[in-house]
Amino acid sequence: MAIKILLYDDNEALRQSMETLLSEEPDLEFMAGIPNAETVETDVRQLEPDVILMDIDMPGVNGVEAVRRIRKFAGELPIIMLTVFDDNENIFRAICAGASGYILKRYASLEVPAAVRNVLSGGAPMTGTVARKVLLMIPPAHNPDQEKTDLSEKEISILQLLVQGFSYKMIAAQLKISHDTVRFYIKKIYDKLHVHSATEAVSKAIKDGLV
Amino acid sequence: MAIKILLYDDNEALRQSMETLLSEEPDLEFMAGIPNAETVETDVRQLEPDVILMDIDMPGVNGVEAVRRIRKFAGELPIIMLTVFDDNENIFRAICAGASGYILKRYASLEVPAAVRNVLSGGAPMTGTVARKVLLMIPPAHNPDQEKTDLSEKEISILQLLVQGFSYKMIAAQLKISHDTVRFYIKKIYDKLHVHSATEAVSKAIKDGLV
DNA sequence: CCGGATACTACATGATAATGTAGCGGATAT
DNA sequence: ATATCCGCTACATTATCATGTAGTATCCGG
Repeated sequence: MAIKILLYDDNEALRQSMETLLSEEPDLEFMAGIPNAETVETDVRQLEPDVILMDIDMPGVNGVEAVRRIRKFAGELPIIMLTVFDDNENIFRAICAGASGYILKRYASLEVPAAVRNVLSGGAPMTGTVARKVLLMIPPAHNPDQEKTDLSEKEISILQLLVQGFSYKMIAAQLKISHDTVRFYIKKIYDKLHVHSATEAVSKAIKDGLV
Repeated sequence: MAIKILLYDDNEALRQSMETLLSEEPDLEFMAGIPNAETVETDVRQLEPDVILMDIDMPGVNGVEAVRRIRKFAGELPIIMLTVFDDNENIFRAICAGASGYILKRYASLEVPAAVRNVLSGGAPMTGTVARKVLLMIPPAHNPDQEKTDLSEKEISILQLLVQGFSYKMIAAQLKISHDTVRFYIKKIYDKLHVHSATEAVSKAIKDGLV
């Protein structure tokens, strides 16, 4: 049974060329090309595609928002972005919304058929330059830390509560230890983290991934 | 001129099979297969490969560490990880270290030649399942927030200082405003963020990407 | 059995934070 | 022009925090 593909794009010419492209692949079936994502929920529920190709720049509901809506009721349905935008901002938003792949239109005819098959086998098809940018999105925050601030188990649990905004009193009640013991541990935490206030400790804890 | 490829892998059989594989590609040249990364700096400087294929599990210096070392003097040199590990931990570390691609060994014979060409054209070749995991690494923090906690410019600058562990006094001095004005703004920030302490505010600010 | 390391509790003190109320000047609008 | 809002300042009160010093109990190895 052929792979059923649903396309969202406001460009008439592109919809037609994608239909032509996909009709040449015997294992792929072009279901429909829809020019806007206003009714994306009902579209998808009725048509039940195997893969969705999604443009970003569309009037009304844009492609990223459409992905977000689909993800609310179809968490696993593969959605491949198909767009001219290759800036970090759009790539990042699309991925955060839940896109499963990202192909640039100028490589569409070359890459889309393979991308559709790839995404169904558990992959995440991306045009080369996009993939490169995605890799660069990974480390920016997590790169410069030194990792080895070893806090004891108890210290970490206290730090976690602190991060959640608990006062010393509340922490003491929660952990069933004395108010002063909380102070004692927090002092040790400050020493190990080289900070002198709760806000600094929380900041460091989150940024260094200690919680 | 053929693309010169340098391989690091402690497995003799794999080195040979990669040599065989690459020798069948006229545009690719297998330079050498090195069983450990102890001398990676001098190796790379002397051999000047166009692309490096890097195993992770090697005695002595592991592949991730080797990538880190190479990145110190060759920031752009393409390095493709070639490993059996497909766990998030290894993938994440490799990417943070500066890997340009990530191929699983069981798909090596299929994917390596294309991956080499791809990486040189600015791509980031990854085995499908790896790419999928990379996408999932992107959103975890930035996903669930609603983005619309609109703080004024001044409120944000105060919040930033608060995150850095500044006291009210220090913020007042830094921004050249009154101590009480700082209080005034922080109160407003608390209202908008629905919190009642500095630690909560800092936590929310970082997690919601307000700073 | 002792000295010491650990884990926890206790008390004290000065500083800082949290929250409320209120006054003032400038900008806006009606 | 006057009422109102906004940015900023001010003062007051109570709670909470940061830090230091010190005491108790338990466990461990010598």
